[in-house]
Amino acid sequence: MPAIGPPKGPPGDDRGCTVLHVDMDAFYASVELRTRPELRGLPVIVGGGGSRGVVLSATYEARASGVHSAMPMARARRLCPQAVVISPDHSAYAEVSHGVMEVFRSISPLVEPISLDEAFLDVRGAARRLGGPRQVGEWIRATVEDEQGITCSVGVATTKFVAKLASARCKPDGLLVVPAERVVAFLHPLPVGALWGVGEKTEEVLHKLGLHTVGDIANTPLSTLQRALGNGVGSHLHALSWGRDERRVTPLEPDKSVGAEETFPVDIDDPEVIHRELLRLSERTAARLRAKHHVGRTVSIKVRFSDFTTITRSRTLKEATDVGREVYETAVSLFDALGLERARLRLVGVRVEGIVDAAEAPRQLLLGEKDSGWREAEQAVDRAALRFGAGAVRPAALVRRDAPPGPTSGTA
DNA sequence: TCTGGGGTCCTTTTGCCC
DNA sequence: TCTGGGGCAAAAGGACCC
Repeated sequence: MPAIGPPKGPPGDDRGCTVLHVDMDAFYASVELRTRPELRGLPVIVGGGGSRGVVLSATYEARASGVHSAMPMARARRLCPQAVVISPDHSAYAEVSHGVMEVFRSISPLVEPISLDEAFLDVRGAARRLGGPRQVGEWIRATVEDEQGITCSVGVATTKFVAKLASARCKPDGLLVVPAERVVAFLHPLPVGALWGVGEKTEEVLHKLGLHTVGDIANTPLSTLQRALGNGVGSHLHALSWGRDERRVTPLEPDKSVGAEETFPVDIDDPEVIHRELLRLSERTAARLRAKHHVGRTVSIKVRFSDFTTITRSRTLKEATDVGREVYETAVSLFDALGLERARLRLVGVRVEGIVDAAEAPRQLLLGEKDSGWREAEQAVDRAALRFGAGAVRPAALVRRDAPPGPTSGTA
C-alpha cells in the first residue's frame, strides 16, 4: 500500500494523530546482535549473570519458547536450554539510546523518554513539513535502522496511551495508526491487562468482577470500579477505557529521587557486611546526585528479607544533602534502629528523595555547626574519578587490606 | 518458579498543631 | 481539662512500569 505524498483523508487517516510512541524491538538483545551477527536468528537472552538474575531482554526466537522479560533466569534456561545467554552491557545500551533519542529530537523538540528504549513524541509541529504523522513514523523507523542497526515499532494516535498500545500491537518492526474515530473499536476488544496501570493485582480484582476486556470496564458503572479499586485507579481506568487521556508529551521531567540497591548473591546476616554495603550504596547515590547537581532531603533505606518481604524506613533531614557520608550515617542509623538480630537479608538499598537543584537549595551553615569537610573531600574524589576512572579513590572501609580493589566478595 | 534495579505514583497511617 | 476533628507533613507500604 504505497501511500506516497501528503495523504489527504483515508486510507489510514492520521489527521490529528500527533502523538507517536516509539519502542525499540527487544532492545538489549538487538544491540548485542549488532556486534554478533552470527547469533541472528537464534534464541538470545540478555540477563543478570548471577544465580539470582532475571531476563532483561530476549529475542523473538527465545520468546517463542515462552521466555519474557522479568522472568527468573533459571526458569528461562529451563524453557529454552538452547538459548545463548549474554550478560548486560549497560553503557552500550545507553550509547545506542542516546543516538536514537537524537533521531527523535531532529524531528521535534517535544520528546519524552520513558526509558532507554522508548519515548513519546509530539509531532504536531513537524507533521505538515514531513508529510503527516504516518510519514514521520516511517521516517523514524528507517533512520533508526539505518543509523543504529536496530528495528523499532511506532504507534500513532491522538493520545499517549493509545499510541503506546498501538506500538505494542504492531511489534516487532511495525507501525500502526489508530485514527480518532477508531479508538473505541480498537480499545474495547483488548484484555484489561493491556491497559497501562493494570498489573497482576488489579487484573485479578477485575477478573473477580467478571471484567475481562477494556469494553467490559467501559460498560461498568464508575462507582463500581471505584469501590473495587479506589477512587483514583477506578476513575483512571474508566477514562482510559473510553480513550480519554489528557496527559501531554512533556520533555525534561525533573528527577524526584535517586537510589541504589543490591541483591546479594546469597542471603547475608552479618551486620558488618551490611554496613559496608550501605556505605557503598550511599556513596554511589551521592555521587550521582553531585553529577547532576542535585541535593535531596529525605534518606530512605530498603531491606528485603530472605522470604522477600520488604520494608522501608526514611528520615527527612534539616537540609538537603549530596554528601555520601551524611547519607550513609542516616542510612546506618535507620538500619540499626530496626534492631534486627542477624535476620537473613537478600537485598539492601539506599535512596534520596525530595530532590531539588543544588543551586536553589538553601545551604546555610548554621552558626556553630561544623562543616565536617566531607563535601569537599567527596568533590575531590569526583574529580579524581573523572581523570583516573571510577574507583581510583574510595573510602578506606571499602579497601580490602588483603586484596586488590574490586567488587567486594561479601565474605570476610 | 523463586523472583533485578531503576524509578513513579497512590493510599493509608501516624504524629503534630490548632 | 478533656475530647474531637480538620489540616498537614512525614512515614510506610504497595502496585506498577520498563
